[in-house]
Parts: sequence; C-alpha cells; structure tokens
Amino acid sequence: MRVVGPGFHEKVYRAVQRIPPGQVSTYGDIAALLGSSQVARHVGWALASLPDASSGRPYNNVSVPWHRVINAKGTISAQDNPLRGSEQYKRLVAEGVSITANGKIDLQNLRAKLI
DNA sequence: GGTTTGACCATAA
DNA sequence: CTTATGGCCAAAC
Repeated sequence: MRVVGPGFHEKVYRAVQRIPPGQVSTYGDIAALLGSSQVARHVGWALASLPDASSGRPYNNVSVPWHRVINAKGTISAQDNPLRGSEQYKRLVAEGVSITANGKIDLQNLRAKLI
C-alpha cells in the first residue's frame, strides 16, 4: 500500500504537531510514522511548502511546529533558506533545546518518540 | 495537461 | 571528506 497520496501534507502536519515542545524529531522519523522511512523527502517537501513557516500563516488555522523537525544528523536543514534556518534556531533555543556551538542538537535526549 | 520545485536518508565509491 | 544514486512524488504554477 502506498503511503504517499493525496492529502499527504496534512498527515505530515498532524504528525509534526505531535512533537512535544522542547523536543525535536527528524524527517526520517516523521516519514516512518507515516508508514515508510523512504518518504523523508516528502516530509521535507511538505514542510517546505507550508503557507508561511516563519510568520503567522499556519496550516488550517493551526500552527505547525516545523522548527522541531531537523535532519537525521541533528542539524538544522533549510540549506536553501538560511533565513528559515536562523528562525528555526531561535525557536528551538526559545523552547529550551540545547544546541551545541556546532549547531548540532542532541538527538539522543531530545528526539521525541511519537509512537 | 505538462513543467518546475523542493527543508531528506542511506548507501557506495 | 565529497559526490552520486535510488527511494512511493505531490503540490503549485
């Protein structure tokens, strides 16, 4: 059965909304929640196409904590959008997520378990 | 309808 | 370390 399909974005958003404040998750984890770890790309694309990730234009009138989603290495992605990267960094720090000088996040401790 | 655009992960060389 | 590749494309234009 296919995991990706119409409305895939909505599923991604709901999954992301399950991440508790002060914790983070990875694209791969979200993808696994949706059924397959190989749709990590789609997760990234879904978040990339959020109406307005850094301002006040959430999905379906509900804010999506996209900043709690990082890549598998524990670093902030948004390589093509440094502005979003800094925004993500600020938000994570504001939630109490510790980020090393390298810009790395301790996935061992902060990785949310969304099972 | 086709074309473009994307914030990934694991693996291999 | 870098780069290339494959993996379920879906949404927006």
